[in-house]
Amino acid sequence: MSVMYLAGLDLNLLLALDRLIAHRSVTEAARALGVTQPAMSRTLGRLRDALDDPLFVREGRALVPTPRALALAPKVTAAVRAAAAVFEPDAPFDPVAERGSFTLGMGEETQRAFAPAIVARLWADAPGLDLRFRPLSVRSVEESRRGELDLALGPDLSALPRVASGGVDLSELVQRPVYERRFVVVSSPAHPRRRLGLKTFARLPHVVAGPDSSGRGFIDDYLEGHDLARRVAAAVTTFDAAAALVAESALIATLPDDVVRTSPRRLVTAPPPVPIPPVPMLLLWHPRDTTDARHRFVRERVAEAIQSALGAR
DNA sequence: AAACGTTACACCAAGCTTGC
DNA sequence: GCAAGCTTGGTGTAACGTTT
Repeated sequence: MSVMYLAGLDLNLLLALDRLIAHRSVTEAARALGVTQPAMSRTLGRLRDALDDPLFVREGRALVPTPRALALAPKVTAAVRAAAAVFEPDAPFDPVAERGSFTLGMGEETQRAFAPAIVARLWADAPGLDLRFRPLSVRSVEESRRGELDLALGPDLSALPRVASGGVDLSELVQRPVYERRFVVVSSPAHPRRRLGLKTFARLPHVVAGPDSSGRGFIDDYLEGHDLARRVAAAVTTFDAAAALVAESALIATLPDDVVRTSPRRLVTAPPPVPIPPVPMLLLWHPRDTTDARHRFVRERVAEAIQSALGAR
Protein backbone atom coordinates (compact mmCIF):
# COMPACT_ATOMS: atom_id res chain seq x y z
CA MET A 1 0.00 0.00 0.00
CA SER A 2 1.30 3.39 -0.96
CA VAL A 3 2.04 5.84 1.83
CA MET A 4 0.08 8.39 -0.18
CA TYR A 5 -3.01 6.35 0.53
CA LEU A 6 -2.86 7.84 4.01
CA ALA A 7 -3.62 11.25 2.56
CA GLY A 8 -7.17 10.10 2.07
CA LEU A 9 -7.52 8.95 5.66
CA ASP A 10 -8.05 10.77 8.90
CA LEU A 11 -5.36 9.53 11.25
CA ASN A 12 -7.74 10.26 14.12
CA LEU A 13 -9.41 7.06 12.97
CA LEU A 14 -6.40 5.21 14.33
CA LEU A 15 -6.79 6.87 17.69
CA ALA A 16 -10.47 6.00 17.73
CA LEU A 17 -9.75 2.39 16.82
CA ASP A 18 -7.11 2.22 19.53
CA ARG A 19 -9.60 3.38 22.16
CA LEU A 20 -12.35 1.15 20.79
CA ILE A 21 -10.06 -1.87 21.08
CA ALA A 22 -9.04 -0.81 24.57
CA HIS A 23 -12.52 -0.16 25.91
CA ARG A 24 -14.61 -2.45 23.73
CA SER A 25 -17.37 0.09 23.99
CA VAL A 26 -18.42 2.97 21.76
CA THR A 27 -19.63 4.92 24.77
CA GLU A 28 -16.41 4.45 26.75
CA ALA A 29 -14.17 5.14 23.75
CA ALA A 30 -16.13 8.33 23.10
CA ARG A 31 -15.68 9.42 26.70
CA ALA A 32 -11.96 8.69 26.50
CA LEU A 33 -11.54 10.87 23.42
CA GLY A 34 -13.89 13.63 24.52
CA VAL A 35 -16.49 13.24 21.78
CA THR A 36 -20.11 12.23 22.04
CA GLN A 37 -21.16 8.66 21.71
CA PRO A 38 -22.94 9.05 18.35
CA ALA A 39 -19.87 10.75 16.91
CA MET A 40 -17.82 7.72 17.96
CA SER A 41 -20.45 5.47 16.44
CA ARG A 42 -20.08 7.32 13.16
CA THR A 43 -16.30 7.11 13.44
CA LEU A 44 -16.65 3.37 13.89
CA GLY A 45 -18.76 3.40 10.74
CA ARG A 46 -15.95 5.11 8.86
CA LEU A 47 -13.45 2.60 10.23
CA ARG A 48 -15.70 -0.18 9.01
CA ASP A 49 -15.74 1.36 5.55
CA ALA A 50 -12.00 1.97 5.50
CA LEU A 51 -11.08 -1.53 6.70
CA ASP A 52 -13.97 -3.36 5.05
CA ASP A 53 -14.70 -5.29 8.24
CA PRO A 54 -17.35 -4.86 10.94
CA LEU A 55 -14.49 -4.69 13.51
CA PHE A 56 -16.93 -4.95 16.41
CA VAL A 57 -20.19 -6.83 16.59
CA ARG A 58 -22.80 -6.66 19.28
CA GLU A 59 -23.30 -9.65 21.48
CA GLY A 60 -26.17 -8.75 23.70
CA ARG A 61 -25.11 -5.58 25.45
CA ALA A 62 -21.41 -6.20 24.89
CA LEU A 63 -19.40 -5.07 21.87
CA VAL A 64 -17.09 -7.86 20.78
CA PRO A 65 -14.07 -7.35 18.51
CA THR A 66 -13.89 -9.41 15.34
CA PRO A 67 -10.78 -11.50 14.62
CA ARG A 68 -9.70 -8.76 12.26
CA ALA A 69 -9.93 -6.14 15.00
CA LEU A 70 -7.95 -8.35 17.37
CA ALA A 71 -5.32 -8.98 14.71
CA LEU A 72 -5.09 -5.25 14.09
CA ALA A 73 -4.75 -4.35 17.77
CA PRO A 74 -0.94 -4.60 18.11
CA LYS A 75 -0.39 -2.67 14.89
CA VAL A 76 -2.80 0.04 15.97
CA THR A 77 -1.19 0.36 19.39
CA ALA A 78 2.24 0.60 17.81
CA ALA A 79 1.06 3.17 15.28
CA VAL A 80 -0.52 5.36 17.94
CA ARG A 81 2.60 5.19 20.08
CA ALA A 82 4.78 6.03 17.13
CA ALA A 83 2.56 8.96 16.23
CA ALA A 84 2.59 10.22 19.81
CA ALA A 85 6.38 9.93 19.89
CA VAL A 86 6.63 12.33 16.95
CA PHE A 87 5.26 15.10 19.13
CA GLU A 88 7.20 14.25 22.26
CA PRO A 89 10.61 15.69 23.08
CA ASP A 90 13.45 13.19 22.84
CA ALA A 91 14.33 13.18 26.53
CA PRO A 92 16.16 10.15 27.87
CA PHE A 93 14.47 8.38 30.78
CA ASP A 94 15.66 9.85 34.06
CA PRO A 95 14.43 7.95 37.12
CA VAL A 96 15.46 10.69 39.55
CA ALA A 97 13.30 13.21 37.71
CA GLU A 98 10.49 10.71 37.27
CA ARG A 99 7.13 11.86 38.62
CA GLY A 100 3.64 10.47 38.37
CA SER A 101 2.29 7.15 39.51
CA PHE A 102 2.68 3.49 38.68
CA THR A 103 -0.08 1.01 39.44
CA LEU A 104 0.65 -2.55 40.52
CA GLY A 105 -1.92 -5.30 40.82
CA MET A 106 -1.06 -7.84 43.49
CA GLY A 107 -2.80 -10.26 45.79
CA GLU A 108 -3.29 -9.27 49.39
CA GLU A 109 -0.56 -11.62 50.62
CA THR A 110 1.98 -10.63 47.98
CA GLN A 111 1.34 -6.97 48.75
CA ARG A 112 2.04 -7.67 52.39
CA ALA A 113 5.07 -9.78 51.52
CA PHE A 114 6.66 -7.63 48.81
CA ALA A 115 5.32 -4.08 48.90
CA PRO A 116 7.94 -2.86 51.42
CA ALA A 117 10.81 -4.23 49.33
CA ILE A 118 9.31 -2.95 46.08
CA VAL A 119 8.75 0.54 47.42
CA ALA A 120 12.25 0.71 48.94
CA ARG A 121 13.91 -0.59 45.78
CA LEU A 122 12.06 1.82 43.49
CA TRP A 123 12.49 4.86 45.69
CA ALA A 124 16.22 4.20 45.89
CA ASP A 125 16.41 5.21 42.21
CA ALA A 126 13.17 7.04 41.55
CA PRO A 127 12.18 8.87 44.75
CA GLY A 128 9.46 10.88 43.00
CA LEU A 129 7.51 7.91 41.72
CA ASP A 130 4.15 7.26 43.41
CA LEU A 131 3.18 3.61 43.79
CA ARG A 132 -0.43 2.48 43.69
CA PHE A 133 -1.16 -1.07 44.74
CA ARG A 134 -4.52 -2.59 43.96
CA PRO A 135 -5.91 -6.11 44.29
CA LEU A 136 -5.90 -8.60 41.46
CA SER A 137 -9.32 -9.42 40.12
CA VAL A 138 -11.09 -10.84 37.13
CA ARG A 139 -11.02 -7.29 35.78
CA SER A 140 -7.23 -6.99 35.88
CA VAL A 141 -6.71 -7.94 32.23
CA GLU A 142 -9.25 -5.35 31.17
CA GLU A 143 -7.60 -2.77 33.41
CA SER A 144 -4.24 -3.52 31.79
CA ARG A 145 -5.77 -3.14 28.38
CA ARG A 146 -7.15 0.24 29.35
CA GLY A 147 -3.87 1.39 30.83
CA GLU A 148 -5.26 1.60 34.36
CA LEU A 149 -3.01 -1.20 35.61
CA ASP A 150 0.68 -1.01 34.71
CA LEU A 151 2.04 -4.26 36.12
CA ALA A 152 0.62 -7.30 37.89
CA LEU A 153 2.04 -10.16 39.91
CA GLY A 154 -0.04 -13.31 39.80
CA PRO A 155 0.11 -17.08 39.71
CA ASP A 156 0.14 -19.06 36.49
CA LEU A 157 -3.01 -20.95 37.39
CA SER A 158 -2.70 -23.24 34.39
CA ALA A 159 0.15 -24.94 36.30
CA LEU A 160 -2.15 -26.26 39.00
CA PRO A 161 -4.51 -29.19 38.50
CA ARG A 162 -8.12 -28.60 39.41
CA VAL A 163 -7.74 -24.88 40.01
CA ALA A 164 -10.23 -22.89 38.04
CA SER A 165 -8.70 -19.97 36.17
CA GLY A 166 -11.91 -18.07 36.81
CA GLY A 167 -12.30 -17.65 33.09
CA VAL A 168 -9.40 -15.20 33.08
CA ASP A 169 -7.38 -15.42 29.87
CA LEU A 170 -3.88 -14.06 30.37
CA SER A 171 -2.70 -14.70 26.82
CA GLU A 172 -3.23 -11.05 25.93
CA LEU A 173 -0.51 -10.00 28.37
CA VAL A 174 3.25 -10.42 28.40
CA GLN A 175 4.13 -13.01 31.05
CA ARG A 176 7.49 -13.16 32.74
CA PRO A 177 8.13 -15.74 35.48
CA VAL A 178 9.69 -14.07 38.51
CA TYR A 179 9.79 -16.91 41.02
CA GLU A 180 8.24 -20.29 41.73
CA ARG A 181 5.67 -20.63 44.44
CA ARG A 182 6.12 -23.86 46.36
CA PHE A 183 3.84 -25.10 49.06
CA VAL A 184 4.64 -26.06 52.65
CA VAL A 185 2.58 -27.36 55.52
CA VAL A 186 2.52 -24.98 58.47
CA SER A 187 1.67 -25.48 62.11
CA SER A 188 1.94 -23.33 65.20
CA PRO A 189 5.05 -23.43 67.45
CA ALA A 190 2.70 -24.69 70.18
CA HIS A 191 1.82 -27.73 68.08
CA PRO A 192 4.88 -28.12 65.86
CA ARG A 193 4.82 -30.53 62.95
CA ARG A 194 8.27 -30.71 61.41
CA ARG A 195 7.65 -33.92 59.50
CA LEU A 196 4.34 -35.27 58.32
CA GLY A 197 3.35 -38.57 56.84
CA LEU A 198 0.33 -38.76 54.61
CA LYS A 199 -1.84 -40.39 57.28
CA THR A 200 -0.98 -37.81 59.93
CA PHE A 201 -1.57 -35.07 57.38
CA ALA A 202 -5.02 -36.48 56.70
CA ARG A 203 -5.86 -36.95 60.38
CA LEU A 204 -5.10 -33.36 61.48
CA PRO A 205 -7.71 -30.59 61.10
CA HIS A 206 -6.98 -28.18 58.25
CA VAL A 207 -7.62 -24.58 57.45
CA VAL A 208 -7.77 -23.83 53.73
CA ALA A 209 -7.55 -20.50 51.96
CA GLY A 210 -9.25 -19.61 48.75
CA PRO A 211 -11.62 -17.11 47.26
CA ASP A 212 -14.56 -19.49 47.14
CA SER A 213 -14.14 -21.07 50.59
CA SER A 214 -15.52 -24.32 49.24
CA GLY A 215 -12.39 -25.93 50.63
CA ARG A 216 -12.12 -28.88 48.33
CA GLY A 217 -9.19 -29.13 45.93
CA PHE A 218 -6.63 -31.42 44.36
CA ILE A 219 -5.19 -32.24 47.80
CA ASP A 220 -8.52 -33.86 48.62
CA ASP A 221 -8.48 -35.70 45.31
CA TYR A 222 -5.01 -37.01 46.07
CA LEU A 223 -6.04 -38.16 49.57
CA GLU A 224 -9.10 -39.85 48.15
CA GLY A 225 -6.85 -41.73 45.75
CA HIS A 226 -5.10 -43.12 48.83
CA ASP A 227 -8.38 -43.94 50.60
CA LEU A 228 -7.93 -41.02 52.94
CA ALA A 229 -9.85 -37.84 53.63
CA ARG A 230 -9.12 -34.75 55.69
CA ARG A 231 -11.29 -32.50 57.78
CA VAL A 232 -11.38 -28.92 56.58
CA ALA A 233 -12.19 -27.38 59.93
CA ALA A 234 -11.98 -23.80 58.69
CA ALA A 235 -11.92 -22.03 55.35
CA VAL A 236 -10.83 -18.43 54.93
CA THR A 237 -10.38 -16.22 51.90
CA THR A 238 -6.73 -15.18 52.21
CA PHE A 239 -3.45 -16.97 52.84
CA ASP A 240 -2.58 -14.42 55.52
CA ALA A 241 -5.77 -15.18 57.41
CA ALA A 242 -4.97 -18.88 57.23
CA ALA A 243 -1.45 -18.24 58.59
CA ALA A 244 -2.90 -16.19 61.44
CA LEU A 245 -5.38 -18.92 62.27
CA VAL A 246 -2.70 -21.63 62.24
CA ALA A 247 -0.43 -19.54 64.49
CA GLU A 248 -3.12 -19.41 67.18
CA SER A 249 -4.55 -22.94 66.94
CA ALA A 250 -3.84 -26.61 66.43
CA LEU A 251 -4.94 -26.40 62.82
CA ILE A 252 -2.51 -27.01 59.97
CA ALA A 253 -2.54 -25.43 56.55
CA THR A 254 -0.85 -25.96 53.19
CA LEU A 255 0.36 -22.53 52.16
CA PRO A 256 2.70 -20.93 49.62
CA ASP A 257 6.23 -20.73 51.00
CA ASP A 258 6.65 -17.14 49.80
CA VAL A 259 3.76 -16.17 52.03
CA VAL A 260 5.09 -18.17 54.96
CA ARG A 261 8.69 -16.98 54.61
CA THR A 262 7.68 -13.33 54.60
CA SER A 263 4.97 -13.73 57.22
CA PRO A 264 5.24 -11.89 60.54
CA ARG A 265 3.78 -14.99 62.20
CA ARG A 266 6.00 -17.57 63.86
CA LEU A 267 5.14 -20.80 62.10
CA VAL A 268 6.66 -24.26 61.89
CA THR A 269 6.99 -25.60 58.36
CA ALA A 270 7.11 -29.12 57.00
CA PRO A 271 7.34 -30.51 53.49
CA PRO A 272 3.90 -31.53 52.24
CA PRO A 273 3.30 -35.29 52.01
CA VAL A 274 1.15 -34.59 48.97
CA PRO A 275 3.05 -33.83 45.75
CA ILE A 276 2.05 -30.31 44.80
CA PRO A 277 3.53 -28.89 41.60
CA PRO A 278 5.23 -25.50 42.01
CA VAL A 279 3.25 -22.60 40.61
CA PRO A 280 5.14 -20.09 38.46
CA MET A 281 4.50 -16.56 39.70
CA LEU A 282 4.36 -14.19 36.77
CA LEU A 283 4.90 -10.53 36.21
CA LEU A 284 2.24 -9.50 33.72
CA TRP A 285 1.90 -6.41 31.62
CA HIS A 286 0.35 -5.17 28.41
CA PRO A 287 2.54 -5.61 25.30
CA ARG A 288 2.33 -1.91 24.57
CA ASP A 289 4.56 -1.23 27.58
CA THR A 290 7.29 -3.72 26.71
CA THR A 291 9.57 -1.20 25.01
CA ASP A 292 8.69 1.71 27.29
CA ALA A 293 11.81 2.80 29.20
CA ARG A 294 9.90 3.81 32.31
CA HIS A 295 7.95 0.59 32.42
CA ARG A 296 11.06 -1.50 31.89
CA PHE A 297 12.82 0.39 34.67
CA VAL A 298 10.01 -0.28 37.13
CA ARG A 299 9.36 -3.92 36.25
CA GLU A 300 13.04 -4.86 36.45
CA ARG A 301 13.27 -3.32 39.92
CA VAL A 302 10.04 -4.95 41.02
CA ALA A 303 11.47 -8.34 40.01
CA GLU A 304 14.71 -7.58 41.86
CA ALA A 305 12.83 -6.50 44.97
CA ILE A 306 10.70 -9.64 45.02
CA GLN A 307 13.70 -11.90 44.57
CA SER A 308 15.70 -10.14 47.26
CA ALA A 309 12.73 -10.25 49.66
CA LEU A 310 12.50 -13.99 49.14
CA GLY A 311 16.25 -14.45 49.58
CA ALA A 312 16.47 -12.29 52.69
CA ARG A 313 14.45 -14.63 54.91
C1' DA B 1 -36.75 0.70 33.09
C1' DA B 2 -31.98 1.15 31.96
C1' DA B 3 -28.01 0.74 29.03
C1' DC B 4 -26.06 1.09 24.71
C1' DG B 5 -25.37 1.24 19.57
C1' DT B 6 -27.46 3.22 15.34
C1' DT B 7 -29.81 6.49 12.51
C1' DA B 8 -31.99 10.97 10.98
C1' DC B 9 -31.37 15.57 10.74
C1' DA B 10 -29.36 20.13 11.30
C1' DC B 11 -25.30 22.85 11.79
C1' DC B 12 -20.65 24.20 10.83
C1' DA B 13 -15.97 24.46 8.85
C1' DA B 14 -12.94 23.55 5.22
C1' DG B 15 -12.05 22.56 0.51
C1' DC B 16 -13.32 22.94 -4.26
C1' DT B 17 -15.42 25.04 -8.40
C1' DT B 18 -16.83 28.70 -11.05
C1' DG B 19 -17.28 33.22 -12.85
C1' DC B 20 -15.41 37.69 -12.84
C1' DG C 1 -6.31 36.69 -7.60
C1' DC C 2 -10.71 36.67 -5.37
C1' DA C 3 -15.37 36.05 -3.76
C1' DA C 4 -19.71 33.44 -3.94
C1' DG C 5 -21.77 29.17 -3.94
C1' DC C 6 -21.50 24.21 -3.70
C1' DT C 7 -19.73 19.87 -1.78
C1' DT C 8 -17.90 17.07 1.70
C1' DG C 9 -17.25 15.44 6.08
C1' DG C 10 -17.45 15.79 11.10
C1' DT C 11 -20.22 16.86 15.19
C1' DG C 12 -24.25 17.29 18.30
C1' DT C 13 -29.16 16.46 19.59
C1' DA C 14 -32.93 13.64 19.52
C1' DA C 15 -35.24 9.58 18.49
C1' DC C 16 -35.23 4.71 17.83
C1' DG C 17 -34.22 -0.30 18.26
C1' DT C 18 -32.30 -4.08 20.89
C1' DT C 19 -31.04 -6.44 24.94
C1' DT C 20 -31.09 -7.42 29.76
